[in-house]
Amino acid sequence: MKKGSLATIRTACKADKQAASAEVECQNCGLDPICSILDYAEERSGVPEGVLLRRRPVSRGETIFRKDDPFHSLFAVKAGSFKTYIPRFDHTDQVVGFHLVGEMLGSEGMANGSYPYTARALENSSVCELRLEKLQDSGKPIEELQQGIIELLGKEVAFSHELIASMVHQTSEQRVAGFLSSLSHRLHRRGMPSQEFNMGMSRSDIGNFLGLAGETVSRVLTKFQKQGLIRLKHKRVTILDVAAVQQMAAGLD
Amino acid sequence: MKKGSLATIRTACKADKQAASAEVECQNCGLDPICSILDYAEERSGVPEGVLLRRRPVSRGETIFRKDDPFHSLFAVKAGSFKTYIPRFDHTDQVVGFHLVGEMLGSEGMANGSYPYTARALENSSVCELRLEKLQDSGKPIEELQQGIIELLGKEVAFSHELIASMVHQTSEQRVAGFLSSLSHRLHRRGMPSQEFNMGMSRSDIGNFLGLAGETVSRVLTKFQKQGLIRLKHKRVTILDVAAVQQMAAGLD
DNA sequence: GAGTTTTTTTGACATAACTCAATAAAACAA
DNA sequence: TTGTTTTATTGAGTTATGTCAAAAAAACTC
Repeated sequence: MKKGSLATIRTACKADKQAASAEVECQNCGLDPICSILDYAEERSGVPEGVLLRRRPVSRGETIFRKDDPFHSLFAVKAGSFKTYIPRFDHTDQVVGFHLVGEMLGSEGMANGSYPYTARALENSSVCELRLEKLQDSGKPIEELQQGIIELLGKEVAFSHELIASMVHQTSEQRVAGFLSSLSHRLHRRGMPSQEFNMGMSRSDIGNFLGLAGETVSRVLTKFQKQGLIRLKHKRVTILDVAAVQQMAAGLD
Repeated sequence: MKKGSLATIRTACKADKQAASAEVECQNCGLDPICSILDYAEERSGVPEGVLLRRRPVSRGETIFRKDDPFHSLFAVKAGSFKTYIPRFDHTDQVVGFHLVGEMLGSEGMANGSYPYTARALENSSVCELRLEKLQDSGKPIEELQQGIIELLGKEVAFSHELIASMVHQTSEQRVAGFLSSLSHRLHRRGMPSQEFNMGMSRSDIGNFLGLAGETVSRVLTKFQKQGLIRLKHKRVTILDVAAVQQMAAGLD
């Protein structure tokens, strides 16, 4: 895989003192397929280095885009984590997802031309920003890039369907077990520690996302701990019995 | 908008005696943006007419593709309706969606290379099939088509997120009201009657989709009828108070 | 580090929705 | 049509999860 002018950016920022946790390696990042294409595209499009792809830290509580902002960039979480949510008229936000290290953010904005939700850092984090509007301005053939985006979106759709499918029918225990499994699996995929990790989000964020009361999430986690499935220390979780948690998520318990 | 060699196909089959209900007009069909591109592409790619796009009737109960079949085509529902579901090991299918007249089917298969669910006709229906593999074989530049697909997928993602957002927190009444609203809205968008229409799916299909027991769906529908919001006759619904149903779906009741 | 604010845990109680079951109505087949 | 099968309705009783509230623990702030 050819690496072009972005190589410097892609390896910079190794140790950002503000970032709460370790960074994901580029080769483990969900945006890497697109980055690689961009490396190539940038090299020959004459766009100045760093315009298409930019690294930057994001402090806890900061937003990188808000619902209805015009679409301009794709983001990848390099360190830390984000929640995405839809603010509602009655001030009860609806959490629609969590984005961990190595995961993309903002792809849904491409279709409508504006972001369909707000993205807020759950802890001190850092992101890569891909300014796609600039790329399109450059007028270069972007077929390969489009194919990459199609695949990303397709995966997103498949994931959403699975989420709906499972969510709607599962008990609170299955949902929480599934949530833990999902976090663990996603961290593992990005080469991060996946048995013991930090849950940056609050109990009520989790509950909001899973369609449960925060109190219920708390109760279920406590129960899991009593059953010896997990160990809890504040926001830090250790999954003691991975198989059991997965089984429970699948409804096989 | 230029119309090419497919024009004959696109206007054929006006009256299919097997189809249960009226056909959607091409200009109201969700696939039309892509069809238009194909009209153009087919004309100059030398692919024989009818290879990329094919009309055909589908009888009630028939499937047009099954979970894990290799992806080959996008479909559009021209008449009738379909349900999509994921068969599960314990034979309890999970309904993931309903596809009405004018709506696309199968786009999620593009990313992984195989369909992530089974699609089955709820009534005697007809579909347009777009054989995308053929198009890719033809080796022609497909940038425009890709852009169209990106937009379709993006909309799908946005829709899924909304669905998750709403579904997880709503009461049974809100969900059923939302379901009715959604059917009505989608039919309207395709230029079909949207105040009185047929619900091809069973109560338990609806329940399965909404995460409710079929009995609950039945009870809620009965209640809505008693409140004068709708009139029910078997599978045929008349929405008497559109505003009230929408309000209830939004949780404003 | 002390004080303030936010988050989490835990308990008691209320209730929406599920399950099981029986009847009624439609749909289908001969 | 008649009989058979599937689907829908309705009732009774159970339970999982929500709500409200209070105490405990963490997380910030100065």
